[in-house]
Formats: sequence, structure tokens, C-alpha cells
Amino acid sequence: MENVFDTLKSRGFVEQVTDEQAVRKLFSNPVTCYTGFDPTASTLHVGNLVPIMALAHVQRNGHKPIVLIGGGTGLIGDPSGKTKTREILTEDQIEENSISIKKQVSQYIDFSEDKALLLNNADWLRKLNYIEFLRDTGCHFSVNRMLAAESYKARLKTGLNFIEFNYMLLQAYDFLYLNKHYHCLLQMGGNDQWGNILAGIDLTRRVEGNEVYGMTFPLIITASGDKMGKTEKGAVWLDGNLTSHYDYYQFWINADDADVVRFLKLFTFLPQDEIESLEAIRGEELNSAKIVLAFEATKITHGEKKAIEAWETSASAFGYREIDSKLFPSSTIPRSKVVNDLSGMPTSVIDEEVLKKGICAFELFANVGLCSTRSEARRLISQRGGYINGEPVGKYDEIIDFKHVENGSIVLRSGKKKYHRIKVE
RNA sequence: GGAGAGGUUCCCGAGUGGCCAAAGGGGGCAGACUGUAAAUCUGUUGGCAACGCCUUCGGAGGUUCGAAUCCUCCCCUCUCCA
Repeated sequence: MENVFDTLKSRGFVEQVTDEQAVRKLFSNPVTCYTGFDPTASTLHVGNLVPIMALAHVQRNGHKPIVLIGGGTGLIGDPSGKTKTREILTEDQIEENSISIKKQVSQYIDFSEDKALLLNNADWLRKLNYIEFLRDTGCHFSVNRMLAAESYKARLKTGLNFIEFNYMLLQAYDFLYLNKHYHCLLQMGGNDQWGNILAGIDLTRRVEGNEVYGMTFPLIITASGDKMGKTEKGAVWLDGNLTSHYDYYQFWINADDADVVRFLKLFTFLPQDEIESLEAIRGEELNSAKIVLAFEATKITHGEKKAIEAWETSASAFGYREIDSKLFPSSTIPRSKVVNDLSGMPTSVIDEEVLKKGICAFELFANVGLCSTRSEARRLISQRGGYINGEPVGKYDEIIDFKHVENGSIVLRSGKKKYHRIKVE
């Protein structure tokens, strides 16, 4: 079996490593490693997918990942990579978020039979005694050195308060604790965590005399320069209740050409040689690869059944494209023609009575959430961006009634890509 | 604790009594071109069944025919000094 470090490296998961040779050697035997997740939101989003996928690779390779929920550090707020003080959440919120994050990560990582561990640093951080902590841990930190860290430098310009300044110590303590109690030898995290990771390594060496290692993932920026996973509507969540499987699929299929290969390596488990064969493909043909990317990514997060539904719906709405059997033979994407089926499309229900009376087009667009206000809906329609059953709506106050119902539903569209189906009941 | 600067719409940032729903840029949305791509160009970007009405310039009061702009108090941030 290939050393998982090499797998990670060639798939683009590695940004910095403290000691490449040592880490590779580490992975030649089963090893315990950890990554932390901040419970600042109740669910994770695609931006968190890089560490999750990395842990999944590590686990598939026979190692034991520790997923550390930052229930304790979350009470502080990490200043790394941020320009503003993060809002500090209440304990209840954090507790709630930790629970749902636990559930979510279990989709990607197998926690059965101790194959992976899920810990919450609140369990040990909350017990710390201030004076003892200062004496035992604080004494190992040089403020001069901390101030020189890139993660703090930025904040020195805009302001950094003491509680945030302490964050590094707590995260370092986590590593020390995990090393001591779980024999954890490697910490992984986003590149903005580099300083915190190094602090943990130093602390562990000073206190325990143990040599431990660190590795960071690249911060994923899309080809157009945006942070991964941010869309007009906000983050793309992994929770199907917040971002439906159809929208999730749509997010991936809309990837920039320049991102397709990179994303396939990071966000699917498809073998690398199959992905690399894409390098030869250009132009429109890349859309096939985007379909596979969307399908595989949706499958990992929402399961195969949902992925097929999203694929069917998308093909029905946007047109079917056959995936050549030579392209990604490992992918389980259906290669047959799709039956017209819009069941995965965001759908709302309208009362028969409302349609009897008729409803203004702009009102309908606003009601189903395709536009956030009525003014926006008027604007959309006036600019010829509002469609009903594929036809542009002529006037914003056009009356919509039973004449528009086809097969029991009305299909609204905003712009080129955003669909919404209304079922009549 | 002392001295100064500042908080404007999604973000940055102009505006210092009526011409301000507030310049400019970014972002977003839409149109054209396309491949559900990128780039480019154009339009648009507080709400409201709308040539008008309503709500916004940190918060609360006040002056005025009229306040983002002037006054008072309060909250917050930054810089320098301790």
C-alpha cells in the first residue's frame, strides 16, 4: 500500500510539513493523528471538507484519526487568519454545535471499534486551573516569539485582545494532552494553523521530551480567487437540511474549469491516474468531468441514492450528457440515459385556491424564495431574468394561474441556473 | 487613567444643514456572448402593487421649516502616552 503521506501529497493536501521524511516514516506504521474543528457553526461546510477528506484517507490507510471538537477553545476564539475578533458563543451554543458536528463527521469517518476517536477539548481545558496553567504551560511561551508569528502579526494592526492571544497556548496544550493520553504524534490543520501547530510541537517536546510533528493543508481558493464554499447565498453546508443534495450537486458542477482536476483529487476518492488522464481534456468536454465531480462529491456527503437523484434532476433541467465509459471507470455514475425527473429540484407547494384566484408573477418568485424581496423579483422580471416553464415572464405583474400548470407543477427559473418547482395541491 | 482619531448601505470608502436612498470601487443579481466554464461588455443593486410613500448613516435625546451632517449624553473601535 502506498504511504498515505505520498497519497496526500500528490492529491494536493499538503501545504507545509515540519519534517517530511519523518512524517513519511511515521505513516509506515499505524499512527494516531489529530485535526481540530471549531464548533462555531452547528454544521460544517465544504470549506471543512479538506481536513475531513484527509482524515478519511489516513483512516483508510490503517491509521487512527482523532477528530477534536474545540468545545473548549471555541469559548475563546482563534484569531488566526481573521481580521476581526470572532463573536464569542455561549456554552450552550457550543455544546449544541459540538453534538451536531460529531454526527456529521461520522458520515466520512468510521468511529466504530475505536478506529477513530472523537474528543472534545472542553473535557480537559475546562478543568484547567489558571494559576497552575500559567506556571506549567505559560512559562514555556515566549511572548516575543508569539508576537512574531504570522498569525498574530496581522492582528497586531487591527487589534488583538488578551483572550485571543491565549488561544495558541490552549491549542498547544491540546497537542500535549493528546500526546500524553492518546499517543498522538501528528497534528494536521489548515495552513492558518501552522503557528498553533508549531506551538504544540514545542510544548510537547519541552514538557514530555517527545518529538511530534505537524502538517498543514492548503487553504483552498477557487480559480476566481474566492474562498472555497462561499456562494451568493452564503456557505455551502454539508447538512442536507441547509443545503439540499441538489444544490450541493449544483455547487460542484459549477466549478471553474481550472479547478476541476484539483477538486477531483481533493474531494473524491477516484484514483489519481483516472483524474490525471483528464489533463488532456479541454473545453466543453470538461463538463463531463464536472458531472463526475458533482456526482462523486454528492455521493460522499449525501449517499449514492441522493447523488443519483441530483444527477437526474440536473440532467432533466439542463440537458443530458452521456459520460463515456472510458472516463472515470471507477465512478459509479450512471452511464445510461436519464428519465425526465425533477424530483430533486427545490420544490414548494401552492394551494389550489391561490391559483384559482391567480397570483402575480413577482409575488410568486418572492414567495418561493427565488428572490429575497418582491422588489428584487420585480427587478428580475423587468430585466427579463424570470422564467416560467422555460418562457420569460413578460411583465412583473403577469397573473399566474392554472393555465401555467404542466404535469401538476409550475417550474420557475431565475436567471440561467436557479430552478424552483411549485407543486399544486 | 490621559490625549487624539473614528463608527455611513453586503464590504471598502466619499459625503460635514436642503440638490442624499446617499459619489466611487468591490461584491451580488440580470442581459449579451457561451459549455450550467472563464474573460469581456451592458444594465441593476433599501423596502413597498411604486412617477408616490415608508425605513436607513453606532445608540438615546435635542436644535431647526428641514439633520448622515449642528448640540448633549451614552456605547464601541483604533493610535499615541502611562
